[in-house]
Order: sequence, then structure tokens, then C-alpha cells
Amino acid sequence: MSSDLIDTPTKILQATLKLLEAPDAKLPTMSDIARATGISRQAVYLHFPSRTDLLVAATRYQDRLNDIDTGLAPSRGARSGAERLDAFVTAWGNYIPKIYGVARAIMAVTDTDSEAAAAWNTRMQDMREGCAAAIAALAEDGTLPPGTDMEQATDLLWTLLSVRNWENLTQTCGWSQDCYVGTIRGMAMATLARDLGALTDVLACTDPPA
Amino acid sequence: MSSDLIDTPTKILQATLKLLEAPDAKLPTMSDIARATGISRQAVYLHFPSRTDLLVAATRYQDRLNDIDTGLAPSRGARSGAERLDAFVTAWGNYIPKIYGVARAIMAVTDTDSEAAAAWNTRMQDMREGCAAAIAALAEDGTLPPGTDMEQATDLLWTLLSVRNWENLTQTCGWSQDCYVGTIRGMAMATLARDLGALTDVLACTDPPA
DNA sequence: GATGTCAATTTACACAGTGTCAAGCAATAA
DNA sequence: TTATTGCTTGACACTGTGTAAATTGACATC
Repeated sequence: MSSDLIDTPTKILQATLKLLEAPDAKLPTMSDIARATGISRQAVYLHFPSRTDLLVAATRYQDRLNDIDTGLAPSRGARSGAERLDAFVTAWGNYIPKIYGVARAIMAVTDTDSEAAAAWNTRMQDMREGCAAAIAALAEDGTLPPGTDMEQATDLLWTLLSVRNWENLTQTCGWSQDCYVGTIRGMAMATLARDLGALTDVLACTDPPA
Repeated sequence: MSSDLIDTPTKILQATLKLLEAPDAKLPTMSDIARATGISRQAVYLHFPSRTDLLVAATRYQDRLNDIDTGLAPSRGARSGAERLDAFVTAWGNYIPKIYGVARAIMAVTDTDSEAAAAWNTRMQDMREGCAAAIAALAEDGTLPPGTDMEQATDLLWTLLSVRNWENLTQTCGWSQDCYVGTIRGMAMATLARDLGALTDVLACTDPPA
């Protein structure tokens, strides 16, 4: 078995991801994770001091697996600001479903555990840098609405691209992933890049809402 | 003391609201609530079968206190669709801070308690009806972007106005309430009512972001 | 081969929080 | 007086997190 070659912490992380990414997964307990890993619950604590630490480690592990940076390459290579914004929104919007399982678990503990909140904020701060870069590119092109404060524009884009909004539209409202990306792209382009044509047909996805 | 005239369930609800609305409040336990009410923990269970039920009851009680319908009156009285959208966004946006404490508590248990999730969804469904009405008024005026699906437009407005977005912008990003309302209004008007002038100066609030 | 060491693991326990149950007590109504 | 209502006290079951002590097993050293 190849699993003998993998060290225990990695096995735990893999099992955790598997549980979190299962469709309509309940939030797993330490017992669930231990069982899925094939070890005792207490052995998990040997490698991860708390549930929060484990969840945070799982997000980092997942990032390594997914290699988010390659997805963002087209954004960094964009020529115009609008192009960059468009590429960034698309890349991030399509990345969210990959991390949603883990994100959901972390966001759930965020309400009670301030350490988890800090960890999640840090993680979202990375994404925010991408937002800031896109806004900066727009500012250079002069396509931002007049009088726009760049910090606030970044806040707005960051909020628009939040996992919660993705969750609301795709999970609660039943939108398809394509519909989500198209709509958010349109809103971002219209609001921040003054690309008013982006509004046309934004809300006319072909897929039937659930 | 006037408190002797108030029945116990109401006293519990009042104490619960007070705890939930305290600045940077931790999520109160049943013991906390009982202590704040001045009764035993078990007595709370005599009136509310579970913590979730109590939280849900607290939202309803709060709605009664705040009388949300009067705030929405200008929206219903609006002549044009755009006017209606504008009034609705403003009214709801200014209502959120009043319910945020309770909303936060409910949203926190939503991740683990499906009954709480259902209750909160029901509550948000009421707000969604306001969104749907505004979208319908826009459709009647013909101001919606061409080809727009009304259901999806409602989803989008509903998402834009989510408590999570309010939380993100005002609590995490440190925006003032006025800045929040102004920006969201601008986005809604631009995206859904094709009022492109609404984009100008949307992101140029005078207050310094934290 | 016996022994020491160290990491991984397991059994057992402490604690917080929710929810249930039973017995008792005080005030009030019949 | 008796019955009822509303609350209290105290105990307990259950779930989940996290800690501590004892145990195993591999591996090196003498």
C-alpha cells in the first residue's frame, strides 16, 4: 500500500479534505477525521494541537495541491486594467468551488473562535492583494469611476468576490458556476471598470435556476 | 419595579437581545441568558425548548420592536421602479445594523443546526420579497437590462443586500454606515436600474476607512 | 542479546455546553 | 383545604474538545 509511505500528518490532512469536500458534508468532528484517517482521535492531537489548527493546516495543504498561482497567471499577464480585472474575477470565481468545503468549515468556527477568524482573514488577505492589484491597474488606465478611492474600491471588489456571495448564489439560489462567474464579472466590470456593455445579458443565463 | 409586570418569556427575550446587541458580544450560552434574566437555566427551557428556538423567537421579537414595515413604507409608495429600488435598498441597508447582533448569533448556529438555517432562511425570504417587488417594478418600467431574468435579478439583489456583505464592509473593512448604503445603492442602481449616473462618486465617501 | 530512548499510540479523564427528568416550594385559584 | 401554575434545585445523559498518563514498537547502543 502506498499509504504506508505517507507520513501521518499528511494522511490526516488528506482524510480531512476528503470529508470536507464530500457533497453536502456535515462539519466533521475530530472523531470523524480520526476514523477516516484510520487512527485514534487522540493521535490526531499529536500532530495538530486543536481542531482549528487542523482546519487551517488543511487550507494550506489544499492550496499547495491546487496551485492557485497558475490560475492567476493570465490575470498578471493582462495588458489593460479591465482585462486584468476580468481575468482575476474569472480565475478567483472558478477557484472558489475548489476550496468551498474547507472554507465552509473554517467560516463556521470563525464565529466562535477568534484564532480561526484570524487565520481565515489572513487567507482572504492574500486574495485581497489580487483585488488591490486589479484596482491599481484600472487606476493606471484611468477607467475607475471619477473620485474613486482605491482602498474602498478594493474593499468592494473583495466583498463582491467573497465566498459567502458565491455560496449564496450557487448553493442557496442554485445558480450554475458559469452563471455566477458571468454575473459577478459583469457587475465588477460595470461598477469598477465602467464597462457598461458588461451589463447586457449578464442576467440572462441559459441554465434553469433551481 | 416594572419588570414584575412583564411575563417571563418576554423577560428572557429582552435579556437575550441585550446580550446579543452588546458591542463585541460573545455568543451567549443558555446559562448566560438565564443569569441575565435572573432565573435558573432550566426555567429558560420551560419557555423555549431549545437554544435555536430561543434565538429564532428573539428575531421575531426584535422585528416587532423595530417595526420594520414602517421603514419600508417609502419603498412601497415609490412611483418609478428605480425610485422603489433606491428606497428599498436604503431602508433595508439601514435596518441591518439594528438586527446584526441577533443575525450574527443565528448565522453562527446556521452552519451546524439545520433547523436554525431554515429559520434564518425563512426570515431572509421575507426580505427577498422586497427585492422581488423592486425588481418587478423595474421590469414594468422597462429599466432592467435587456434579457434579464427576473428571478436571477432578484437573487442578485438579495445577495448584494446580504447581512454578510454589510458585515464585511462595515465590520471588517471599517466602512461607515452611510458609505455602505451609498455604495450598495450605487451598485444596485447601476446594475439593475441602468442608472449609470449612480456610479459616479459612489466610492468617494468622505469618512476615512479604518 | 539486553537495555535505553523516543516517537506514535491508546486508555482514561476533565471540562463545557445542551437538553432531560424528578422532586420540591411558593403563590394563587377553586 | 386542595389543585394548579411557575419557578427552583439538583442530578444526569450525551456530545464534543482537549489533556495526561501509561503502553507499544522500532531502533540504536552497549
